[in-house]
Amino acid sequence: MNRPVTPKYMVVHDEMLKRLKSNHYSVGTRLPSEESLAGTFKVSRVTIRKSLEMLVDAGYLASRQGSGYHVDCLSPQRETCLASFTDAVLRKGQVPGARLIGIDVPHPDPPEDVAEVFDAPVVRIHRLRTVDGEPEMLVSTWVPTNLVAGLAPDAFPEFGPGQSILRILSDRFNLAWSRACETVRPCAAPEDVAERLGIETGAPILSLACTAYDDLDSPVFHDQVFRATPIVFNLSGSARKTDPA
Amino acid sequence: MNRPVTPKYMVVHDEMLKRLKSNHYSVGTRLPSEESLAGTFKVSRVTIRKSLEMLVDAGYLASRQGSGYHVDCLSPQRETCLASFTDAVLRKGQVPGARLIGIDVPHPDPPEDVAEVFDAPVVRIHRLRTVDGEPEMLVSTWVPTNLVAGLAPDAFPEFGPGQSILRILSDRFNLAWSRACETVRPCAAPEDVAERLGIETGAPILSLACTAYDDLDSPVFHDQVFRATPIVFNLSGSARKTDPA
DNA sequence: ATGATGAATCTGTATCTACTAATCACTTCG
DNA sequence: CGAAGTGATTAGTAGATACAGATTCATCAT
Repeated sequence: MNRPVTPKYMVVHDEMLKRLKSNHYSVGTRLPSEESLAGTFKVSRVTIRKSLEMLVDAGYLASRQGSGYHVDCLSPQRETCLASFTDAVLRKGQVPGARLIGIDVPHPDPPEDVAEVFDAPVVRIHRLRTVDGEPEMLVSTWVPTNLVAGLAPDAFPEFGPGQSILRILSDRFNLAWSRACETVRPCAAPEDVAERLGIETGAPILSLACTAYDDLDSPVFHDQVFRATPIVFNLSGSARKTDPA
Repeated sequence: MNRPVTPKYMVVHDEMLKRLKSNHYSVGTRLPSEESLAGTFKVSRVTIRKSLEMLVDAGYLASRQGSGYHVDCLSPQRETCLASFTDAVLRKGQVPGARLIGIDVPHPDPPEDVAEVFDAPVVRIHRLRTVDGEPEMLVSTWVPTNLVAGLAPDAFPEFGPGQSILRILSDRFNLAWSRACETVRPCAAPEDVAERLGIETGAPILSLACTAYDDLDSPVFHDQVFRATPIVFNLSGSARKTDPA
């Protein structure tokens, strides 16, 4: 009868994240102290710490001994396939778009590298992502057919926050991943890709392939992306001198 | 008089990491339980947990409730500029090399994007990294001259583990970074680069630029890399369904 | 005004404790 | 022999507590 109980630290984490995103605390300001938050959430300081540490790790907060927690960044930047393109564009103050090129349910003949990953029949969602209306990248998302029963074009709005494929897979189809492997390789733009991106055929572009797996190491989805524009990563590492692994 | 005291959890973390790397525990095996480790290290279970959680986050260990901690991977893969190329190649069972092309102390005329980053005069270390003797990538490392006093070519062995630039900067010059920003862009191989990499001029390749900063946000070093081969990332994320940020 | 002092505040580290929930190995019974 | 059940082991969550170390700020003396 009991649903899986959400741990308290997760409840606090989610609530704090919601507050951050809704500007309850704005960038640069100081958060209430751990003690104080412990009081308002009616949990121990240990629990509050765990929640805040998660937000620090994720890049939202920064903490300094003696000073407190400060809001660092509302949307920490991690421009991998698994970070939402939609969110990344929105936080630059630009308008993301997603033109649906086609959905194949199931796709009759997936390319070899996709077929290698999935045993089962797969669906392909083919979209052109835009920034301020300009084409930015061409994305093919492959998902096992049985994981996205009832998939239809109307699941893919061309505008608004709902266009994020990650959000769609997560909210609509309950898909969760725990591990992923992403490959970035250089390539010359094939004619059809170049045309869609509005660049010259043969121009150097990036080709990204990303496969995400669930807890049991079953592939959940595979993304294939062509883009001409650079990818930016922000890395934070322990400032320790040892272990350059 | 007191040196900064290393916290216990860090001592345990380092010791466990050393044991992992030296094959004291081998891949796939189970670690002693938290309780047991707490006993051997003479610390509380909470402290042990903190250390092990760090190793889990870093990708070395995996834990399952009721089952224990298992050794997952001896060198979690993160092929960014800030991960050691040397280590990455070594763990694939191949032989990394580093042919020193030149050192300019100081470099008379750094390109604009480098000059933008650093106020002070900079050194350039120009190297060709190889795998099993074959050229793999062309690297220019830029460091402020004052941070690497006494830099000489003999600091850069062409073979062996000491060739890692990260290790050299860290061990020899005590350089530490806490934050970095890396950009990956597609480009067509210029003639001189193509020649060194043994590919055709104009072939699509990857151009990486990476700047690392210290605690005070001062730039510590800047890497510029040309490579024709793909980059692979392994990403692990909370398998939660929410927050596709 | 300015600088030094010290108290208050706040995070960092560490321990002990208690209970829950998943897993595993062993025993028992059909 | 095999399956079900049971108890021991182990990580996960959560709390109370204590003290150390960094920061901030008000206060006081110069």
